[in-house]
Parts: sequence; C-alpha cells; structure tokens
Amino acid sequence: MNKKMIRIKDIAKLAGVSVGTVDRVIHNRGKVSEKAREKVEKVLQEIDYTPNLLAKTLGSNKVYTIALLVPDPSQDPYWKLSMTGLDTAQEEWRPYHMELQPCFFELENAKSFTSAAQRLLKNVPDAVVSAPIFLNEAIDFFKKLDQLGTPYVHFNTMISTVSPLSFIGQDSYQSGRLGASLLHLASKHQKGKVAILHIRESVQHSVHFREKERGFRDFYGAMHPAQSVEAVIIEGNQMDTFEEKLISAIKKNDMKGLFIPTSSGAKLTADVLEKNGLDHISIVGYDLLNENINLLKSGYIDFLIHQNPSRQVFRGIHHLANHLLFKKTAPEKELFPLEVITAENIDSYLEAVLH
Amino acid sequence: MNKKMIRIKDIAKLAGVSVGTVDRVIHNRGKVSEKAREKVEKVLQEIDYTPNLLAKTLGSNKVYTIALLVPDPSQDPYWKLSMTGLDTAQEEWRPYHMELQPCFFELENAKSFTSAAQRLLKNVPDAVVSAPIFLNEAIDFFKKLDQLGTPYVHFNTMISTVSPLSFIGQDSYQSGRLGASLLHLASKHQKGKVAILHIRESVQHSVHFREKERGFRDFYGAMHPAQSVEAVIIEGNQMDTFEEKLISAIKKNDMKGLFIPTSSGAKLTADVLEKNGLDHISIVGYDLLNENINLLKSGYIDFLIHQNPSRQVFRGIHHLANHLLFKKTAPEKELFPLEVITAENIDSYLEAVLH
DNA sequence: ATGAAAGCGCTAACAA
DNA sequence: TTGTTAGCGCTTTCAT
Repeated sequence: MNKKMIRIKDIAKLAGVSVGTVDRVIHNRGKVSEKAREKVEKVLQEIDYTPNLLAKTLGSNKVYTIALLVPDPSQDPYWKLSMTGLDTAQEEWRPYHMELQPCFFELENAKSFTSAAQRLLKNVPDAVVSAPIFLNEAIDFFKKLDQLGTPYVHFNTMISTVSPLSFIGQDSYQSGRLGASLLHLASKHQKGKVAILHIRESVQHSVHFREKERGFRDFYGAMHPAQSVEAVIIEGNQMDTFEEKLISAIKKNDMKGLFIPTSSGAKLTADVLEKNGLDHISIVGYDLLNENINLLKSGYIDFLIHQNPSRQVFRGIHHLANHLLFKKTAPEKELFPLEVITAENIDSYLEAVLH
Repeated sequence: MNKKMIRIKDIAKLAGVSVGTVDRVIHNRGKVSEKAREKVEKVLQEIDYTPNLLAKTLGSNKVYTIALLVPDPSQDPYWKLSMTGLDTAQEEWRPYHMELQPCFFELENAKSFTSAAQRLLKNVPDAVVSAPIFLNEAIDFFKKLDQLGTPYVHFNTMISTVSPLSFIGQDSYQSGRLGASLLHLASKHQKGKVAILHIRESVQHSVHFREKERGFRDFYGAMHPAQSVEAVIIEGNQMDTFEEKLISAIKKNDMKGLFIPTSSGAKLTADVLEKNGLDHISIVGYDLLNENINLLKSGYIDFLIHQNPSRQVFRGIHHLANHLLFKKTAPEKELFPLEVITAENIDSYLEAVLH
C-alpha cells in the first residue's frame, strides 16, 4: 500500500531547497522568496504529504495544560459522577504531557463561578472545559476566552453568542420527548395526570430544562392529546415545604406519573411518595446517582435517562487535547445518545467501562 | 504541580548508570547486572516515571499491522454496521503507523472462514480481531494464534479453551432478560403467549443465542410465572416455508409478543405479520439495521437492543493497538452496556458519533 | 532569505 | 555487562 512515508526531507530534496525552507512554506512562517515558495508548493501538490504527528509534537517540546471549570463534585452527586471522566482522561493523556487542572465553583453561588474563572485564567491554560451553570457569567468568561484565542468546550446548553471549539451534550427537547414516552409506557393503563417536576432548578437559568419541558409536553400533545399534563415547580427556597407542596399538587391533580429532569430530584420525590403511601406513581428520572440506582432496582423509579456526565468531560478533554497536540478538528457539537436505563440493564451500565 | 517531566536520562543520572541500562531494565531486555538493576529499580520506585509515548513510538520506527477477520459486510447488514468502527479506528491510529487489514469471509460458508484465516496468516499480522462465527474453525484458528504468540481479540461468545488478549461483547443472558422485560412492558395488557423466535441461527452454533433464551425465560419465570413462554425455531433450510411456519405458530399459541435475537429476523417477521394483519403483536429485536430503524419508527417494532457492532471492532482494535504500541494491558473481557432503543431515542443514536 | 544543525525523549545498534 | 551514539521526523535557533 503506502510504500513509504514522505518526509519533509524528501520534499526538500525534490524541490531543491532545505528542510528549513519547506517548513517555512508549510507553516507560512514568512521569509521565503517567491521562487522557493513556488518550487516547494509544486512538489507539495504533486505528492501526498501528511506530517508525522508524533515527530511534530515531540519536536515542539511543549507541555499543554487544560483547565476544567465545573461545580465542586463534593457538593453535587451529578458532578461527582463526571469526575471519573477526568480520571480516565488523566490516565489517557498523561503520557503526552497534558496537564489537567480542575477548578471548582459552588453550585449555588454565581460569584464563586466568576472568581474561580479568574483564578483559572491566572494560570493561562491552553484550553478550557466548562459547565456554563451560570449562563451570564459563563458567557462573559467564554467571550474572554474567545478574545484570548483559547479553545474551550462547554456542556449543557448551546450558546449562540460564543464560539467554543465544540459543544457537548444531548438534545434536550428530544430528551423531554423520550421522558414522556417512557412515562407513558409506565403509566398508560392507569388513570390520572402526568406532570413534569421542576425542583430547585431556578439557579440554573436553564434553557435545557425548558427544552425538556417543551419536549415532554409536545410528546403528549401529539401522541396522546387526551392525556392532561401539568408542571409542578418547587423553587430552591421552598425546600422546607417541599413535601407539603408536592403532596398537595399530587392530590389536587390525581397524578399517576412524574417526570423529574433534575437528577437529584427523584430521590427527594420518591421518599415523599413512599412516606405518604403513594408508591403507585410512576417516575422517570435522570442519571446514575447511587440513590437513583437503588430506586430503580427496587422499582420506585421506572426509567432513568442517562446523560453520561463522565463521558461528557472525557470527550471534552479528548477534543481539546487532540486539537492542541495533533491539530485535529473537533465537531462543533457532539450530541450524546439518549440512553434508557431500566432495572434490567442498569447493571450492564455499571459494569461497563466509560463508553 | 509537576515542575518537570522525568526522562530516562534523569533516571540514568540518579542511578549512576547509562540510558542504555535504564532502558534495558525497564524493558527486561536482559544483559544487566544485579547491581545495576537494583540501582535503577530503586530510583524507579522513588520517582513517578511515565515514558513519553510520542518519543517512544517515534524512536522505534515500526509499522504494526492488525488484521480483521469478519464476515463480508456486503453480505450482511449487521457486519456492515461494524465497518464504521474500522474507519474510526483507522483515523485514530493513522498517526502511529498502524496498518489495518480487513479480511472477509462468507457468512454461510465455514470453508471460506478457514481459507480467509489462512490468507490472513500469510501476511503475518502483529495482531488479529475476529468474529468466531464458525466456532470450531475459529477455535482452530485461535489456537494457531496462541501458538504464534499473536495477540487477538474476539467477539460474541466467550470461549474457555483459548486465550485472547480480550473478549468483547455483551452479557447475553442479561440481554435476554432485558428483552423479556421490554416485551413484557409492551405487551402486558394484552392476553396471549410470548415467544422467542430463532430464525436461521443454526449456522452459528451459538452459545449466545441460547443464553439469550435462558435469560428470556428466566425473566418471565421469576417475574411473571403465569405468563407462558414459547420458543419457535425456524431453521435456515426452512426459509421457503417461513411464513407458513411462523403464522401457524402464532395462531396455535395466540401470540401477543415476539423476541427476535437475530438482528435481521425482525424485518422478515414484521413483513409476514403485516401481510397477515397481525400487527397487534409486539416485537423486540436487535440492532440498528436500516430495516429495523424504519420498523421502529413506524411502530411495528417496539424496542431494539443495541449491540453496537461498530464500537466492538473499534474497541477491539483499540486494545490491540495499545497493547502493541504502548504495552498497555487490556481487560480480559469488556462487556458493553445493553442499550435500549425506542422510537424516541433512535435519532439520537443515529446522529451520535461512535460511542 | 536560506541552510545547517541542535535538540525533543526514546530505541537499537555498536563498541568497549 | 555496560556506555555511547546515531537515528526517528519535525521544530527552532543560529549563522550566513
């Protein structure tokens, strides 16, 4: 097949110039006469040259660092899951002298995001992975990165005003539709209403939660228009009266099924339901938190939708590292599949390696 | 953090020996005195040394080749899917001068497997990925590879008498259970029997089909003992009477749901059902063949279980390449998660990159 | 503007 | 058994 790899040296010989000149032409590093440039470009057009990436990155002996700006995993089980992605990435990229610096902020505190972002920039990382939990603050931060020319990848929400190397996440609208279809499957032979439950989401200004609701409603609207759909909203500052609010909403609407987009919401809800003897109510929740896993196995939750946070950070780092090291182009968005978890396939997910 | 990466040269200086000796110790290339070895190993224990992979592969300027022995994708839609895994792997490993040579055999022809295997061995590949469709022939082949010391990875069925570097697949028993649980979900409010449908599987001598059946039966036995479960077997040589056999089995047993482990079986079945006005029957099938995708979207199939063949070959190559190039140890088996596909998440799978 | 040459960290061949 | 050294293909610096 490929008889032999073409090297810069070969091109130099063919063009009758030195390797230095070839390098300058290839990378537009200036300082080349028209004559020399033409000779080299002629050769380049005739042959099929792909540079040896190993030699390339070895030659320019640089240690890259990728910074991560994510919520403190010790404060949030969802982000705790994502840390295995960091570990796996660390493992994968260590031999290439890629340095990963995690930088945490507090989930309920926009100021801490900003200050963490500032700390991060002090270290002038070569690239950044970030979760734009606080949208406005995040946009400011991303714009700064855009100015600096620092490549970054972000999760959750697509933001049209900034230019990340790549966006990683799921189609939230479709996720809502999927949630609705699963809830329907679990509850269709019961009477009653279904609802989407927004718990303590306010902090997230989150477009993606709204999109999930839209998808949820659309599914029922299109497929089962007779089914009436509610939304129950329990804000972060109302958590002391959570039980009361939830129960009253359920009783008032004769609920048969709940769709809970917040990953930690299912546990809160299931506890209240169990305490109040309402365990006939179907639940569709999100993500493989330990609590959710237990509830799924014991039958309190019917389905989970997996957002694979660990893979999100793993892939984010993957794209950036490939970009820095090998100049590979990343997809502008990488949408993950919407994975359906049931009591019968949960173990296969827990045993599987990061995928 | 780590101020500076440690190089072999540094270790040599610390141990008071030459780089050559350090290299020999690290790779057990013999020819080292006890004294020298001890000195080096002491240093290695004290510091945290990870070799620079770029330099490593650049230095040992070798081109490895991995051969693939799989069914001709033009003859089989399932294996056609797996080819995107090949392409992705090719892309990923190109910078490391890893050569991938596919080698196809005919799906219904054991002889062609053997002859393809021989052709393959002529090229003395450094490693092999293979699908052991013809179990006996495959075992012979694997034993030969074992003798040659050529590492290999295989799919589908775990084989206790051979020693692959790694086995890649899914837990077939659990896959059967999952299939049963999904079929139950889709059909539980109808009356009638459920069945597992074995279509033209004989060629595969396949342990994993039996395991799926066992899982399928166990689920119903344990969870819904009242539900009666059948098995319908239609051999490869009976395909001319397929319709007749299938319909008579359905009528006789008053079937309400079918579990079809063969990926191409769902289409055959659905066509017959539609033709005979039996479209109330629920179907759980396997894999994202185009036909299956259409049937799922149009509601003729209720669920698909995704075996992710493309990722199977991708990961197989991944483990072998890492083994050859970087001496990384592969897991002796890598079980994939059992992915549930419905009409509402199918698109997210089709749009997603290999995952 | 150009070429020559010194690395980058590791491997492997060659002396000693 | 050891140490030395010449590559691997590319980048970068330094003369010219």
